[in-house]
Amino acid sequence: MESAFEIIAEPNRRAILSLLASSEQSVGEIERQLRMTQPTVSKHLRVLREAGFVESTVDAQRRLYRLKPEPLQEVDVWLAPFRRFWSAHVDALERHLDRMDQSTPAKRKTRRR
Amino acid sequence: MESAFEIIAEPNRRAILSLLASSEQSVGEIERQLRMTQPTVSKHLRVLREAGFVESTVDAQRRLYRLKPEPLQEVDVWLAPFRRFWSAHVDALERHLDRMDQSTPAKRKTRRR
DNA sequence: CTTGTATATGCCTTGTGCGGCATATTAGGG
DNA sequence: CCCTAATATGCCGCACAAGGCATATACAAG
Repeated sequence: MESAFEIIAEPNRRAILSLLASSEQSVGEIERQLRMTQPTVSKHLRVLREAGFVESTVDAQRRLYRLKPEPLQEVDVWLAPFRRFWSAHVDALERHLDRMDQSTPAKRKTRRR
Repeated sequence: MESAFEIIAEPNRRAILSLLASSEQSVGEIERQLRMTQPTVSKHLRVLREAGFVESTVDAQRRLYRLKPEPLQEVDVWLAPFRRFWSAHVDALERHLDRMDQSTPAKRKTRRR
């Protein structure tokens, strides 16, 4: 499980990352907001930390986790060559995203019919 | 294996997508360039097709595969919120990418041409 | 030192993705 | 028709990630 792509393949990990995108969080806060068990959160955070997606600092008994950008940038870099390609097919995406509309785990999109 | 993220977690599939980014290819061409066995290529193409990453047209006994943009755009959309975040940490990426230097998905680093 | 809170880790089970290999299918040519 | 090229599919075994649950560690406070 070394590559950044494998790391973000896991939905719960993506949810954690999205959470941290707004601000740093403790394990317990993540646990509550995403309704995962504590060991599960800790394990995912370990994976994320070892892959360089997050770092933590100690605050008494808590650990505060925050994002580190590099691995996600790496994904972004890989994605770059494809962008020029899909400039042609613009409109198709919105239909596509509408159609699935289950996109991000912890995020409810306002779905208009 | 429904999400776009799981699909691109597989290195061989990323390699195939990168190949197709330049131009459409037949199964045999992919097989040769990426040095994978034919069933492996076909299976990955099946996964990619069912997930909407590629489409194929028939050319005699060949199938020509080409990219479809939507699923990758979906990844791009998920990535968007993080971009504003990493504008702060610019320089760190290059050091990071240097350090791993396994960039291109092809298995062999020996560049035969 | 004991207790309580926050987090990490270890073990076990289950599910599933991936490759290898053999074989089926489809299409064209002689 | 039969043969061959190109691609797809089925079956099998293996590796491994993910969650559940129990427990260990860390730190604070009384």
